Amino acid sequence: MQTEEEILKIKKVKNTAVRTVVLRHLLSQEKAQSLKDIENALAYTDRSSIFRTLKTFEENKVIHSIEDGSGMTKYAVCAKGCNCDPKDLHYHFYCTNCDKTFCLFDVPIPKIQLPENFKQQQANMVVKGLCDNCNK
Amino acid sequence: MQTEEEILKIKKVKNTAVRTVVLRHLLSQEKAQSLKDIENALAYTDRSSIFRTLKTFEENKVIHSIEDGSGMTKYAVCAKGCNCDPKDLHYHFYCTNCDKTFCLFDVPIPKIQLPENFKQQQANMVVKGLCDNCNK
DNA sequence: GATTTACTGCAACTCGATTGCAAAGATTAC
DNA sequence: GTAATCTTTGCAATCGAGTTGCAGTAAATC
Ligand SMILES: [Mn+2]
Ligand SMILES: [Mn+2]
Ligand SMILES: [Zn+2]
Ligand SMILES: [Zn+2]
Repeated sequence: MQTEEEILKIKKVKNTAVRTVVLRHLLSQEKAQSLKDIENALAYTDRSSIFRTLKTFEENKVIHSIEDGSGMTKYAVCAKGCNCDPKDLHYHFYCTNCDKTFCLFDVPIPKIQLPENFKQQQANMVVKGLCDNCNK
Repeated sequence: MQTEEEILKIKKVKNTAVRTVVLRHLLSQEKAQSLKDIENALAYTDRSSIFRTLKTFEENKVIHSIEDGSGMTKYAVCAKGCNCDPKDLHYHFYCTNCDKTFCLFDVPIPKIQLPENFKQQQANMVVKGLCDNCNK
């Protein structure tokens, strides 16, 4: 596992106090985090600073965002070497019981045969159901 | 193509003036519609009535909703025989240029191999890029 | 050290979604 | 048919995630 400093250096994002603590929080979580999640976890960091940090991270491929339909965009740290282009994309799983959203890094997304002349740039693939912990 | 009345009868949803006009509008569009889209198209129908109509339609599988990441949930009429279970799902395509969202009824979603003990109930699969009209 | 640029915190604001409530309409019970 | 009951509708108010303006602070550059 890389440190926050290493990741930011590789992605050419200047290291600041807020950025370090936001990235550290994201790295420490097994599930994708919403702005609200991060705000709650970092009691003394302002929401808009976290918001702008997330935008910066996303623009620089430090993290990727997930629209899981919960009403809040979730964020997760990109895998090492990820460029967020179609070949790097992966499914996400949203548990309808416990509200956790996971990156399914191990399940590849197949190449999707689009209609004539459509061009894929990105994708947001969310499977919804029960996670292992809730499916009992 | 079935009429609004036929669809509502099949799906056991009582026919009302608002429901007929909302469903008619959805049927007339090639792209998925947001609440705002519908509100704009139906100048004399109240937003909250449309909103509740969409909820009723979705509960009764008259329509399905799409979270395309545009910030507004989109709605499209279900295909004949659709039960909105995993086998009936299809990809959606969101054009990042013209903001249109399409149902890709003809492209099947493969069965996704989830981690041990995860259970799929639903899915929201959005491919983003340029539609045929914008990819020139 | 002065100047310029980037980051942060606070408050205000936007806008899609949602709800409470009372009036209007439809259905059912007498 | 009329009264009682349930459903739908319209309006206004509210919620909450996301976003922005601005001024103060910190960092980088000259
Ligand atoms: Mn992910
Ligand atoms: Mn669809
Ligand atoms: Zn769960
Ligand atoms: Zn387009």
